[in-house]
Amino acid sequence: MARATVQDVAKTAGVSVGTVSRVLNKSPAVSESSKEKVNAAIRRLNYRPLASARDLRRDRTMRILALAKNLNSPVISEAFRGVGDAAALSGYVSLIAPTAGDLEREQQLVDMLRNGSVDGLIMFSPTMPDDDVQEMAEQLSVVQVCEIADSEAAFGVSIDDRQAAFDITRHLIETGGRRLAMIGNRAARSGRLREKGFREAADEAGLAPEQMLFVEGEFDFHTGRSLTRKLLASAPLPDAVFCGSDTVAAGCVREITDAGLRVPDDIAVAGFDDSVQAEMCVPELTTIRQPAYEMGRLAFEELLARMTVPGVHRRGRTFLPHELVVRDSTRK
Amino acid sequence: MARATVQDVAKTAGVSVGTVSRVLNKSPAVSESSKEKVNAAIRRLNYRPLASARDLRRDRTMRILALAKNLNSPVISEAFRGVGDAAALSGYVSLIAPTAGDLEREQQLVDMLRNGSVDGLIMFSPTMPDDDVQEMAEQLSVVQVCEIADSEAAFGVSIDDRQAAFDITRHLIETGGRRLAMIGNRAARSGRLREKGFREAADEAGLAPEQMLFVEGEFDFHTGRSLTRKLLASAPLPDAVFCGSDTVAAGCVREITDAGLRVPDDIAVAGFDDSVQAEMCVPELTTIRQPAYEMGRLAFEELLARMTVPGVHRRGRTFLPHELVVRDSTRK
DNA sequence: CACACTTTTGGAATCGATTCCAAACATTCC
DNA sequence: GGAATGTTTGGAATCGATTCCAAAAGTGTG
Repeated sequence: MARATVQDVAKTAGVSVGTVSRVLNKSPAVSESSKEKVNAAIRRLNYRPLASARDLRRDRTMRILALAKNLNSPVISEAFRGVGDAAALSGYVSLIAPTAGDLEREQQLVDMLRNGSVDGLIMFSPTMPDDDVQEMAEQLSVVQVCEIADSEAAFGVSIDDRQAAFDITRHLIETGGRRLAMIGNRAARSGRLREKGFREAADEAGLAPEQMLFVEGEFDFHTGRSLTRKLLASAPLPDAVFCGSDTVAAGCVREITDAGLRVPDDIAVAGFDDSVQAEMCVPELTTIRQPAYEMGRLAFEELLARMTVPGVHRRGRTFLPHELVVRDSTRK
Repeated sequence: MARATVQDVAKTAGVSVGTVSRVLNKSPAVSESSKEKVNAAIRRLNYRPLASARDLRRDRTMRILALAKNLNSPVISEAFRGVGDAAALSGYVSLIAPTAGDLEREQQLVDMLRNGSVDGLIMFSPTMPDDDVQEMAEQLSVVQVCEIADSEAAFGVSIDDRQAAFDITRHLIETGGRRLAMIGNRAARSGRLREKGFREAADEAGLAPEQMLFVEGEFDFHTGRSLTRKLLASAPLPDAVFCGSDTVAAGCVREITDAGLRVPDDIAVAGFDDSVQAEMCVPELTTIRQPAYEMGRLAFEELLARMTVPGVHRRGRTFLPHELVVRDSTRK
């Protein structure tokens, strides 16, 4: 049994295709009686308008796509929830796809915007170079969230990563940190900004730059452990470590503990993101909370403006406030 | 500047639309010279075929959609990676959307299959009733993964949850567990199966059913803690707890430790999934490893068969082998 | 009952890419 | 040279829903 079309419905209901379409689109110019006939026919044939035909004619899909390196990150999945809720309110369906940091796959997904498979794009963690993102965002309906290039022209929604790193580093110093270390990730935009904030805070406190340790790698648990092992091999030992994510911080705490040292008494540790890992860790982690859901919501609003008012290419970034969450991993 | 169409490309290249289309689809019946002219025109106009027009004519989209309650679960995100890799090999783009356990949202997403927005659907954790899933899967290109109804007719790819729970419970008994408890989740299909395996193993070992504790709730860290608090209020205390997920198990271990008891000496704890949390936990968790990536790959293969050979509605489930991973949380 | 007006309807044109058919063109071989 | 064959091309028809225009049906008024 092949798919039913408007034509079939029209024939069964004894009206014209125009009338069927008007019923489908809730046009007011339809009499009660034909509305009923059409609805009956639709039910009888189990009819569903074909998306591609409708999209072609309407020149929009009411779908948006979000891209992220991976979907595991609690900040991203929470932000995407915000995107989804906001999108639903405006009648949009939101989908997401992981790029796995693969440029080719990312391109293929971005092509879905270019070829009209979706109306808009939200980028959480682009793999392509900053300039490409920037250029794309200038001519297409694209909004960046979380990971945004450190440039004047860049735009999107995020917290102020530099300031957040500055704040938490200062907290480490205020609680007695003198020999600071950071586990970062220069491959990520936000990672570079966090390193910047970290160095600025240390600088402001008059700590000697050559005394500071910095190691980097991916933001996962095992990386956190192995990079911490490196830190523990240096002498004198650091007394406070700022990690670029809670997961890394959990690895860091674990490695320190396994080495027979105590957190925070011997070494204080701070994370980033306030994910559930921060609470699972023993001791619980001091970290930075991002208003992820709200970031997602705002990102969709921005995207909606770009999609519906063509040519609206509002410049500028929206910074949302972060929050320093102090827990036992830095409380001596 | 409006979007360029095949017509525009044809005009610019000085050929017919037929030829342009043939170049786009790499038909061999095109001369070198027109191929070059067309490609030059495409570049000059920055032309991209419109997806909706193509999809309409071809009657397929080369896109599939996966649905899950949430994207955070490590098993789901790993399985989806398998889906994505397999899909890419066959030229399909795979997208995913969270339903948040909301029936209406799930319906809306399932409609994307019904209205031809995508060619196939992969369901990780359906919210709709089993019968609806079953009916849908019988007439549409749908494959279930991970969470599959416990019925003869059900089909899809997963591990044998009942057997896995049986195995890990027997391990708890073999390592000295006599007063068993389980933290489960009857709302999930796999949760019900795991409870079944748990009870069967206890039964086989001759443990008195009225001695066994069972509490249930969502599979998250805080639920794990509060449900464990309930268990610790009972007397005599359980000496082994099987948790339906690693995250819950982490909460369980934490609560036990905070109460001044030791894991595994006083109470052994086992998890499920072998997610990164199992290794983050102290002590590290005994758990069940699922071949999630492979499950995703196979699920796509199955879906592909359903999509391309219409009417192929292969019954039956594919069970993949699980693995008991023993770590310190049960090693006395 | 004729007129002006509004409401409702039918149906052709449209969106943009693909595909089929017939025609044009090129090549080979006797 | 011309028949026979193969290669390449143009262009109309097609996919299915929407929308516009003109026509038909309905309503109210004097």
